[in-house]
Amino acid sequence: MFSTASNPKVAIAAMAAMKPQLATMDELFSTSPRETLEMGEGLFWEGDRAQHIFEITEGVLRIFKIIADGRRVITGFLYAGDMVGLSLKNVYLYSAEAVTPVKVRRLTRKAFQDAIENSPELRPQLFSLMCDEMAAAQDQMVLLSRKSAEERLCSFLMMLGQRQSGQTQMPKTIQLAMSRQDMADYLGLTIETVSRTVTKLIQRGIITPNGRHAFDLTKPGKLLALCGDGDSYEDVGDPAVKTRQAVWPH
Amino acid sequence: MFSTASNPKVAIAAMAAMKPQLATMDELFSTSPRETLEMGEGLFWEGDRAQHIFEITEGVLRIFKIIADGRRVITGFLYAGDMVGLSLKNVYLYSAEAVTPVKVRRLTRKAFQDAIENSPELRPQLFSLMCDEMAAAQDQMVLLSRKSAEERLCSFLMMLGQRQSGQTQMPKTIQLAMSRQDMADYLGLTIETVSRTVTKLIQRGIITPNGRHAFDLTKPGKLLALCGDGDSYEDVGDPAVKTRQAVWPH
DNA sequence: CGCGATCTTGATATGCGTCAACTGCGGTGG
DNA sequence: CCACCGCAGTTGACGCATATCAAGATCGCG
Repeated sequence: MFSTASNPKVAIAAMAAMKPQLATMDELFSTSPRETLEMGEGLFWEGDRAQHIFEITEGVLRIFKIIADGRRVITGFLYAGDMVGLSLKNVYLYSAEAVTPVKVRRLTRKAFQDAIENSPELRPQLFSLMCDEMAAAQDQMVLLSRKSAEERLCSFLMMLGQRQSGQTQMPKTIQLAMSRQDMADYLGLTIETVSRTVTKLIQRGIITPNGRHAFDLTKPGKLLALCGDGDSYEDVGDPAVKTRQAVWPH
Repeated sequence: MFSTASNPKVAIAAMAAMKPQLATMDELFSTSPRETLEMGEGLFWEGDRAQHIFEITEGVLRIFKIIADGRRVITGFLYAGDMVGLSLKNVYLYSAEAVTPVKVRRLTRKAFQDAIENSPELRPQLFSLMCDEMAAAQDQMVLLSRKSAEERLCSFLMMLGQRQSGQTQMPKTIQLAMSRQDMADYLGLTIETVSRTVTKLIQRGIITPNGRHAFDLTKPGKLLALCGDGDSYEDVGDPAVKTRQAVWPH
């Protein structure tokens, strides 16, 4: 249902019809000035009046909640092309901070709403983004619910790898934009457990450190097998791994 | 942004304009026959070709994924008025089964898509539902990431209570439609831990069993305090805490 | 009344959290 | 240019919450 945002047919159809309407989310934000955030700077806070929608054009953002005793739960990382601030509440339901230097463009909620309502091209794209976000949230629930520390970390590295390679094969180097503490808060672990688990993967030769914030993938097949995403025939796992790649091109 | 699904103004405006278009999701499905599912029966499975969208008119559905070693993660429970099957993938990303006897109505994806595209009344309602689902998913991530067994169970009971009372005050009895195993798979615990934690709450007089699948709320205030959702008067942080309460009408 | 399914309770194991010390790197100032 | 400082990350020792394994207990149903 609904064409996906990445489907080029959407844009082509719009051009053919010579519509003056906006055809991509990026165009929608194109009239807004870019704003920059320094590393660690906040974009908005949970509970703030939600007046704007933001499009990230560069960098990495973390969105998180703080609970009772002050602990932080990072519910997601957002990258160039993602939007943040979508909600129908009058306040933001989470906080957003720059992990790296970030560039964003903003639109008022009203302007955004009007554009969406008036553009049959944009609506499916928004729907698509929301569905992807929902699917990611469910995968994260599986991770937090049942995966071991090792499975969590491997899943996370795979996710980063896939993002960096743009859906093609795994890159040979994975860049980590975030700190160990960020990883811990995203994976539902402590910083110590993340550190120990990384060390174990290195000792097993599955990844090799490449500076403090990057790893080389020395055994990508093993990494995938350790994700705990099933279809594994237990210890063996290599042919099964291929199957999954075919079935879930994600 | 966008009126919420529960905002009566939407329907009133539509009537005033005498539009022939569908004004509520329920009307959208009203031409489809009701289908019934027995307790435990499946509606669709993860990986099935996703051909339909379903509206639940009665009963409770669980949606879940099965991972590697056969363990099950329930990512949500759905109730009358909810829709299930929304996605832009060609296959369902999770399975759906009846927890209680369930009645549903179905629409093909195409019919649903067309209706949404043609109805300015329906679109904000769909958007609203998706936003609520996203907010619930994030709350669940917080629960799974950082809450103790007791906090998880109390949060779950509060959620059930709020649903049953229709956003008003807590009801004095909470009905559990699901088994302990379902609760465990939803809360990221084992059935034994759920059972023990329930027993502890009973012994502390916070809840009182009322049959095997219902509890009376003897100390609703205590239950709320044990959710771990902050706003606790704990030891420190009082000014900050008050601020947060004001900001989160939740 | 008895059988199976669901739930509870108990004993033990373990993975991860906690607390604490240490390491190494990068920046800063003398 | 080097010495120092501070922070991010690592490593180690230990404890605890929850999982696991194993009996019972209770409920519903034939």
